[in-house]
Amino acid sequence: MTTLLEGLNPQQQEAVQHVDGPLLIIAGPGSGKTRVLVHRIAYLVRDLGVRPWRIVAVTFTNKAAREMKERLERLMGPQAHDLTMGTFHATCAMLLRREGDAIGLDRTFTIYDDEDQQDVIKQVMEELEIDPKRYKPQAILATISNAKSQLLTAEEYRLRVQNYFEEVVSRVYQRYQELLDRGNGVDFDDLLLKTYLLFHYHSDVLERWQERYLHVMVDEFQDTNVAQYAIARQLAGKHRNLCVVGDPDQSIYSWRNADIRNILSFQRDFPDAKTVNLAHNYRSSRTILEAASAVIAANTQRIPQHLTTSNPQGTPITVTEAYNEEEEALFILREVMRLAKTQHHSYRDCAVMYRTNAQSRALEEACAREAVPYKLVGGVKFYQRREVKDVLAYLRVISNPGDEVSLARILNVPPRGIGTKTVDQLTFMARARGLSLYATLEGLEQAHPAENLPWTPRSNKALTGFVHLLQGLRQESQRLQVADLVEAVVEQTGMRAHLKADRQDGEERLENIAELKAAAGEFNTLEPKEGLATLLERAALMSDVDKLDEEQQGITLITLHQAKGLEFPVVFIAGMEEGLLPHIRAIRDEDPAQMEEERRLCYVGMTRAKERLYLTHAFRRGFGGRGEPRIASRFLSDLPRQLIEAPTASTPPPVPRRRADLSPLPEPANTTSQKSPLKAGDKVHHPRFGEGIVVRCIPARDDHEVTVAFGNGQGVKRLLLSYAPLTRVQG
DNA sequence: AAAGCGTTTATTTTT
DNA sequence: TAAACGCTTT
Repeated sequence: MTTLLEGLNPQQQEAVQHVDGPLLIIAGPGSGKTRVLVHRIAYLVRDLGVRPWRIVAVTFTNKAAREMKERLERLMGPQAHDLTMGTFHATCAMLLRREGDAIGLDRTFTIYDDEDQQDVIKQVMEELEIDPKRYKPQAILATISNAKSQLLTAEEYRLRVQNYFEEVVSRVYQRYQELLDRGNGVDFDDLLLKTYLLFHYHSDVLERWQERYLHVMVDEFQDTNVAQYAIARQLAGKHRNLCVVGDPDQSIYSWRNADIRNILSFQRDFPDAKTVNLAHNYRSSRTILEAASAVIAANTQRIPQHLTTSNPQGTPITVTEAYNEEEEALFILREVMRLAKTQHHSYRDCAVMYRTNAQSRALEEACAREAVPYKLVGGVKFYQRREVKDVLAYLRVISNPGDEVSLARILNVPPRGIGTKTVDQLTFMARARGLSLYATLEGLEQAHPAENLPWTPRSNKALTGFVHLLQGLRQESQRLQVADLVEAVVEQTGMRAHLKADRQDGEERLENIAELKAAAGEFNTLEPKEGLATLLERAALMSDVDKLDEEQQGITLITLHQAKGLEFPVVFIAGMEEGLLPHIRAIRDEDPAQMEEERRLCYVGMTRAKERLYLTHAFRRGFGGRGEPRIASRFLSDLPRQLIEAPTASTPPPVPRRRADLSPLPEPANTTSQKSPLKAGDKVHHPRFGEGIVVRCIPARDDHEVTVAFGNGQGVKRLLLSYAPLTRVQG
């Protein structure tokens, strides 16, 4: 039997072997943190005889949990399945399904996503006659979410109201929670808050779970919020074996109420905690690590960390300016193709990271044009697509008829003649009778035909038809496998027919539904009821990174946030510009804390790279209307000069290839000097703007700025000669 | 009731 | 820019 300590450095070994009492592991990027966690668990089980079901490990994504389990399975066999492993949200969902009735939560509870929450908030605001223009539903929701993340219930929040806005929030929070509770629904924050409350008010339940979990581990601790840390403390309350792993420099989720102070709190709450510092990097080249360290070093609110590596120096970092986002994308793809051809890299080695999802578009389009396969992480999330959500809403109502958000969503989907007026009447009727919407609907069947109904007989027929539909489906859900239930929903509700009739994108939507059905198929082995519940939970808690498939060929397009925890041989960070990274918001708010988080985000991105790192920015970026001139990111100026490859012009198309690395000093002269500069009066052609006349051409930096008056109402544009695809035409 | 139109308005990151 | 909203028309 191989020892589990083999191949670990002294600090890593220390972390693995410290199993008695609290432990704080500060783990720099690429320091083998996952390895330590995996070996620590295996050590507990294999060498110390701890039963796997007595260990809980909380990860940041489901993917991380899955991968860790797979690695553990290799080390300790099938008993790895008995470990409790998942995100805080998934773990809490599990706890609440099992123990929820102690706090009045039925096990069929529905998990509301962001969109559902917004719906409820809007509904509440309408009811309370709060002007959504004056108080943005989003802002209110964010405030409620923040309160919940700090374990403040509606009642507790009410007592702390400081100003009028909070007063408004308080009222909305109160009613919002009433609606959720009544419909047996929970939002993301409730998964945490309610778990905390469950343990807080039911010591018998807490004691059972405290007793069970001998060891509690929390990964990505720097990105946990107050509620999550509180739950971890509750679970570890008996045996006090709480191990948290984190890196303050990689804390990038404060906007999601993550509280970096948790690390300080931990040291306060567990003064006897041992601290292990993992500062040796096994991932990145020396160049990449030095560059990243230089960027993060500019943060003032941090404890200086010195990271080391024994990796080779590697290749210099490439910093490139492109004319606009299209050419930025093109440059990246040309580079990817070049690496694939000449540097034994495959597409799946490469990732392009960016600050905002909107940036993926130019990249996607370029991939399509250049025929480079790609894997897009995020964007419009699969489970959030309208048609998918519609089917899911049916499934939710089938599983939990109290789910009024979903019920309201599907009442008239596909259109069946139940309009807003009828819905309003129905809601009113339900409230008057003190019944749920579903119960009210069911009541219509027995209604005497002579009874005075507030709508037309036609509407009534539509409503009773709808109830019958739901009743039928609920019946069938008892015996159908989940995938077949999806099929039944799509068929019987008329969604299929409706989508088929849609010539615009009906086909694509049907494909999405087919994909949902395939996803449901995974749970066909379960009991119908169980399978349905599992599918719904998966749909609510599945993130996009979770689906990222390393094996699949293609480059990865991903936001910097989602890239946390991943690594790639080749990384491009696109949009290294003021206003994007750092984001405009951090600049505008003049909040140093926000700016430091932007810098950490940049650091996280850079440290994902193993061998090659490219930082690109555009001279202009099409953001609303025409492209605005852009300034290179301040983070670029923190890069040590000697780590950057001397800039060469990249002018696609045609692409003047970087000279081979034979000559150590690329000539300072760039392509521009080879082109004969244009002069005023020349007729030129631009692939997008068409024909134009050069107004002037002046040297700018080591380039030429050409001013061209284009025809066709395109106007006068200033272009950089080395980037703009201008061709001279005779005339 | 539903589709179509024009206007507005806000632009991050996501379990 | 494009999405989302609110208004009008059919």
